[in-house]
Amino acid sequence: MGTLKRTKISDILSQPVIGEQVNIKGWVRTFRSNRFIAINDGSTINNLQAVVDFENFDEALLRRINTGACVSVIGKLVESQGKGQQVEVVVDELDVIGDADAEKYPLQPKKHSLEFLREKAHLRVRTSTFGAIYRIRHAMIFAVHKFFTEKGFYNVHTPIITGSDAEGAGEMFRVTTLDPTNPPKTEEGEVNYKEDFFGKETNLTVSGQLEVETAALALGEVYTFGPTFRAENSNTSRHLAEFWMIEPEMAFYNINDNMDLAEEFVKYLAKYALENCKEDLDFLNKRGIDEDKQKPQNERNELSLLERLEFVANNEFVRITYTEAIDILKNSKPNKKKKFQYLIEDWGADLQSEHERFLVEKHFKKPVILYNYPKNIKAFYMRANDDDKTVAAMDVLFPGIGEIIGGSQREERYDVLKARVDEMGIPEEDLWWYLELRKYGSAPHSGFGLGFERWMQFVTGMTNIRDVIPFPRTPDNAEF
RNA sequence: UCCCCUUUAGCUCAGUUGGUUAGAGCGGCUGACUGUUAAUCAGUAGGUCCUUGGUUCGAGUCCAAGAAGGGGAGCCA
Repeated sequence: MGTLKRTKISDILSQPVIGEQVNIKGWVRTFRSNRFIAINDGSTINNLQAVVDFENFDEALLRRINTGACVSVIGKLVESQGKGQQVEVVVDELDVIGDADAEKYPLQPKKHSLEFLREKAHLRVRTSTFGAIYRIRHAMIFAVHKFFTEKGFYNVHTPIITGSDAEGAGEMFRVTTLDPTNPPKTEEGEVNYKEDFFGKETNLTVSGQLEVETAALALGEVYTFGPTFRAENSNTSRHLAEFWMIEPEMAFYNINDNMDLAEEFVKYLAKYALENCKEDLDFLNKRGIDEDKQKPQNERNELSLLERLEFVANNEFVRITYTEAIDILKNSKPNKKKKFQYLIEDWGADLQSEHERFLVEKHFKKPVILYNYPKNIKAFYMRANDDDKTVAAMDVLFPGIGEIIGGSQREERYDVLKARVDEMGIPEEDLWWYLELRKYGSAPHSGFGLGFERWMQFVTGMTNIRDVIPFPRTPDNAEF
């Protein structure tokens, strides 16, 4: 093997130097006609074709060029005589770095079902679809930090292990070092968490919001971007037990400023993807169109993936209050014809998926921000409006995904928040520090949470959230 | 957690009213092929029909329970 330094395929394809001697290393996608090796190294969705003259190579070596094998080739970059690619490498040296037994390697040069690939999560990243998803995921992570950095926000790491049970966003995973078969007991016979690692009950976080509020009331504009855990027994295409959430929190923002930021943020991400992930998005766009062709007319997307991204990047979101939404829904055809499973009758009802979908997908046909919800269906920390019936909450609803962002202006008035905490029976000893923020130099502030994987669903067009995170954690599944 | 659907070769699927030896395409293997693009052509191997129990002379097919996967709902991001 020569000593030539390895070049990434993306570099070769973006600035090809015809006649140059190159070394590429990657994984074999197919070996056609005993002559053409399609190699992918993950740097781009595109393969580089290596051309071998089989008379110059040992037959035993060529037999090891199987789909999935890792190879290194050295050769001259030339213009391709074939139609499918601009350039290719005429191979002088060929090495198999890692064999892949063709009889056992599960990925074949053909379309596999997403369900099958989920069971092969350690290998699915070697497919075009998942390679594209991983690369876009990285681009979106970067764009999140870029957006907030450009706006002067500070990233804050909030704790993953939390001692507060009051976040109120769902069931939590317990964190303990106690022996589950023989835990220490109190005199009353209950598990004695005073003897646990932290000297109290602890859980994995369900939200960094409460902690990040402390930073907002000092640094001004901050955000968290971290793992989040929900022990809900949710079995849907848009829920994970472990997911990543982006939670900006801003001092001196009211609910309108908050909605402005949320809209600007997702538009920025959509634009960033369109500008920086073109090849991967083109592939997923085509994939989506092919998928749609398999579906009945009424289940097809009206817009392609790229059109949906363009649409979000370039169109104003609709903003209506909960009350206005109820009026629209009450007078809607499906409500009058009793097509909704849950009919809208009175103000105050929580909106169901079917209602959100109607507003987003049928009535407005664009992203919708609903705000000013009834206070009794929302969390304790949301700021009470003057009408005494609603709170300054807002949800951003997206077609096909539903709620992608949930946020609110926070209650900054100590007395009002204290009364609300008491009213809802939340143990104050867990929240003393959160209440103290309102005692000392309190300020109006707002924030929201964006489910990163839900956003990834929108950007990639993947309909199951388990396909936009490398190793999904869901009820009854923590493989890998 | 609830409702619905699915489970047959490595993968994607077909399998008639319950009937004798369970099929196809792709993939694998063997061979051919020096401009292929999920290469192509010829040949070939490959099955706990998800599991358990039941009905029946006879079950891939019917019934019951369970498991796994998918879709929808709730909860939410």
